Amino acid sequence: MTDGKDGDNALAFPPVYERLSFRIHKVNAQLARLCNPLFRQYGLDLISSRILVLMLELGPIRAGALVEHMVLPQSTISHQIQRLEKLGYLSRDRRDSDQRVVTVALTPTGRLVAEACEKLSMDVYAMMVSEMDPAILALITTEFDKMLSRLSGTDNI
Amino acid sequence: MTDGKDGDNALAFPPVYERLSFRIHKVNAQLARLCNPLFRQYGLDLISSRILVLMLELGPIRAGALVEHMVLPQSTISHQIQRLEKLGYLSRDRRDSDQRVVTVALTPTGRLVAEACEKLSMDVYAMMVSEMDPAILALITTEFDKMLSRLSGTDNI
DNA sequence: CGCAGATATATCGTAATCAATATATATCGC
DNA sequence: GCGATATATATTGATTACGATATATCTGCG
Repeated sequence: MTDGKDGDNALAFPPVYERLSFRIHKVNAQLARLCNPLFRQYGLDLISSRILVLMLELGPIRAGALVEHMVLPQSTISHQIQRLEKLGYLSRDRRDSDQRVVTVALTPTGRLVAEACEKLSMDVYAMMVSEMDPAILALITTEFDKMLSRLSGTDNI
Repeated sequence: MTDGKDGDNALAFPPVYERLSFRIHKVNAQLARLCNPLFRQYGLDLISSRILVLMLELGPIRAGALVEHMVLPQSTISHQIQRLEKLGYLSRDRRDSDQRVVTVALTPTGRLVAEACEKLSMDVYAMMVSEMDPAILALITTEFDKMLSRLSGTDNI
């Protein structure tokens, strides 16, 4: 108890560096370390590239929907949209039926960039999940959905 | 079919929002959304609290070792250390045997804060992995180690 | 209709992040 | 021992993230 070494461990959970939450952080951070240099040629990073690729697959989308998909603060998404617009990768439109709502859509250039990012990210993803049993990958993916809903279900602890 | 490069398995991987890498991002972001408000009372967030808790469990540690553990840029860790020192949570010492090396250690206050953060994070962790079969949790944890080493093994693609 | 509250996004101020570079110290080759 | 290179951390400048708040629009209720 006096030192942080192995000692008596009355804790129900393993130390941080062994917890899944910490490993999630590490894998995510390593993904950013690998991907950010790849995307920088387009003025992007891992996060902004994901927004583009998401739009490539989901089509025109409300700004608020992007907030939900990305699980990032609304102000952060608003800034991301501004930057991507400034880069010429997407366009903003106020919805006629509700002037509060902003819908963003890829520009032709944005689509090209998104496709390039998609390819790059798939290379990294392939490296990540290569050698992994597809059944296990599916299992993990399912479990992550459950984790996310458990964490999101109650907005407090 | 439209391009010969990928041939018939052009969509060998699912769309971003279904990929494990994206779900990792979402769970991590949701963890930050939940934890940041909890740690703010100590002037911390999810990342800085993890550094403290890590030090609680690993004891005094080199700055460079923190970089490896956290998988964050060296300059980011350097700044984190500065901030945590300014908050009075840790102290810096140049190692006698090698004056380049900085070793950081928790102060008594830092230890208390780290213990408080440990408790808070465990509550969130419990919510995250509750209802998950321990065997599955162990399996996923193992797979994450493998993923990390695959992503770290080669420094480029 | 008109106003209170709700909703969607934008902006603001502060602080953190990142990549690049600088500084300081150590180690190796000769 | 001495210069060249390597290693460990700090600093710098620009960008980005975050939380709080503001703005604009809509909805419901009297």
